Amino acid sequence: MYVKQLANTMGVTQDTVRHYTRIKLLNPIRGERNGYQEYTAADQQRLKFIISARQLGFSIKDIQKIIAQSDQGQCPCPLTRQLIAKRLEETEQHFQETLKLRTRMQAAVKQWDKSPDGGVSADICSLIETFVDPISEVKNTKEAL
Amino acid sequence: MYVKQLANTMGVTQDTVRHYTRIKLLNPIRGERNGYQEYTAADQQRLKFIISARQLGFSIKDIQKIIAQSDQGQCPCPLTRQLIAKRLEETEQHFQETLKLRTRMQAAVKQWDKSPDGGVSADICSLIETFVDPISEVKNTKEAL
DNA sequence: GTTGACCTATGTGTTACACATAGGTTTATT
DNA sequence: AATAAACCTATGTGTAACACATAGGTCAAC
Repeated sequence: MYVKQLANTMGVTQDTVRHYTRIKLLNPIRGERNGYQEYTAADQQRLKFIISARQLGFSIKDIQKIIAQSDQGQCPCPLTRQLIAKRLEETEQHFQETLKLRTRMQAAVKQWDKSPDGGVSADICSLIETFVDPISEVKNTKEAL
Repeated sequence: MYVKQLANTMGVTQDTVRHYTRIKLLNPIRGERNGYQEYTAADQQRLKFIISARQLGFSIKDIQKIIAQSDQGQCPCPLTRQLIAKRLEETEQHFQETLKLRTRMQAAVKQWDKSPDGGVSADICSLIETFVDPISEVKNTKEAL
């Protein structure tokens, strides 16, 4: 099985398969005839696993560690539990930050809908320079009381 | 003003200042005496602008375009409005994806809390391999009806 | 002039691939 | 067999926004 077929079968790009191959997550065999990478059923199963793990938020390094343990005959489940706990925390953080950013951007758009374009003043862009974040405003106001 | 002072004053790292300098967003002068970058008040103002824009979700390339227009004597506000609309869309997308990921990860943790570690079977990691996403399950179930 | 503390510039690393390039393989055609 | 067209591959480089590591220069004190 060459890269294209594996990629198509598993619903990923050829670049993804090649990437995993480069970092040794997949271990195809070099065809002697033409130098092409030949993927086995084992590679396919492993790729399936990688895709599942990626969808659960594991990084590629996480996956490498998990596979390494499994390859050494150890049950990687405890490691998996530990890793996902960490990743979940990070995702929670990331989620909160994205939420804040979205709110801030929405506030800017709303604020700017009522503002005219700034002339050619000393500012670079008056919209951006005069924007005040309602959230941090509230916070500062509260703190000032 | 050298890099450290500017960075400290503006609350960013020296690496950030250097990065902006490398990509010509800041344009300090090489001190003849020692080859150090010397930042002016104009650099400081520009850095302030960059920080504000970054907090609003603009990419560095966006900022480069905005500044370029401003430097050419044009009001960049229309461009700014256009750019933030696009970025807001992206952020919305990103937000939804992060939300989904978080939900999926939480579901996994919950599911795994009730599952034992898999033995050393044919699987790589039974936890991951047996995880079923409640969301896509619901979807598939609905579609199957 | 020399030590030590502090500062700087610059090259490389990071994440998870996507893209571009160059060239080999296979099938069809002449 | 030669050649062309279509298709496939490997590999190097690019991406975003910096962080980190290295190597070495500067400054004040002794």
